[in-house]
Amino acid sequence: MSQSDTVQRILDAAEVLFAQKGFAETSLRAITSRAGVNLAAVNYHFGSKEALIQAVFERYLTPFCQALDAKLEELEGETRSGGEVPLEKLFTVASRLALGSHGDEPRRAMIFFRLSGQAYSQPQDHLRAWLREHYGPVFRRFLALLRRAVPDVPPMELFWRVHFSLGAVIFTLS
Amino acid sequence: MSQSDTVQRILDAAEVLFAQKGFAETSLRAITSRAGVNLAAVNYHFGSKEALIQAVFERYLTPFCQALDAKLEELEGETRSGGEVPLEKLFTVASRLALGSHGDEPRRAMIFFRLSGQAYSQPQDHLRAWLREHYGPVFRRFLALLRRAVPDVPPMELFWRVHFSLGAVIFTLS
DNA sequence: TGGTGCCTCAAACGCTAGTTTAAAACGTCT
DNA sequence: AGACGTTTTAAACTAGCGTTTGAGGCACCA
Repeated sequence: MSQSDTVQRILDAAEVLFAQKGFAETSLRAITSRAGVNLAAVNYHFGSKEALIQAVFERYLTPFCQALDAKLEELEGETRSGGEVPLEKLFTVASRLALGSHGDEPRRAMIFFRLSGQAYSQPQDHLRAWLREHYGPVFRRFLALLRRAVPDVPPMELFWRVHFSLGAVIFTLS
Repeated sequence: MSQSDTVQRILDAAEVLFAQKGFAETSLRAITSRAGVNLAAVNYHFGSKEALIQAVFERYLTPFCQALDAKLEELEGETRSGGEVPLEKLFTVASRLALGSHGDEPRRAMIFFRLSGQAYSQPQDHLRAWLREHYGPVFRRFLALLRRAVPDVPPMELFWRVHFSLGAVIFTLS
């Protein structure tokens, strides 16, 4: 059994269980038991439970954000020459990347949306800070493009609209 | 200090803390410390932590559902004579009762919405079963009236619309 | 073959959780 | 005043948590 095998199996098990029952309610023993690995493997490979939570998000978010960033770069280039920012294209790109940028079925995406819901309802402050630090720039870049796409909508209202829509999606998948 | 005083203070503290941090992450010691009562008081007055969670919901939901049931009874009476079911009235009644049926400020309602979000994202199965058992009938009664109010919308789509709207509200208040 | 580095394993650690216990305090009746 | 049911209290108990430990296994190179 290679090293990455154990790591991947822990991540797979943790992803599902965290999404199902939340972070605090999921014990490392439940995760390692489901993954078929030893209890100490988590602390050996990840260091702590907090680090495991971050790693679960990282495995999903890093490829997604890299792909999104590249696409946004591309769109911004077209914008500078053309001058127009297509709104619908923004959402098409984002949702397609979110659903299928992992070569995986969209089932992973659903699990991850539930995870996001957990992260939202349970204020794990270490996780929030870590997410903002690592993925904040891409998020702000997307928001800036969005703001330019609908310049007639006040920023505040735009924020609330996005918030409501995201909330409905995440809540529904939970 | 009368008995009900201790009980109420525990309920007040639990309500806030549960809404802030979730059920599993809130310890009885945190609750009793905030309420200024002894740790054992929870198990003495409520029996267990699960029962305390139910009691928190009960204190809010019972007056609300009784008032809602009475209003629905009244509306159904008008309907039988007139024949028409006003849709907007349904929502006005429900939201007004939810926000102010406790003689309290709407702050309580906001706390309770956050509580509902916690109950949704953290599948405490005992709580879900208990909620359905105790407050299911009123909820179904409301849904039946709603269905008759918009007979042209298929029941499935109606369900999803309500689901999305509720989700957006609860998510936003969390 | 012997040694070296990475990984696994069972066991234990310290800590915090919910719950229980038995004694003390309180209020209320006769 | 004294007895009784109710409530409060401090302390203990058991269980489960995340984490650490040290011995052991396994592949690889000299």
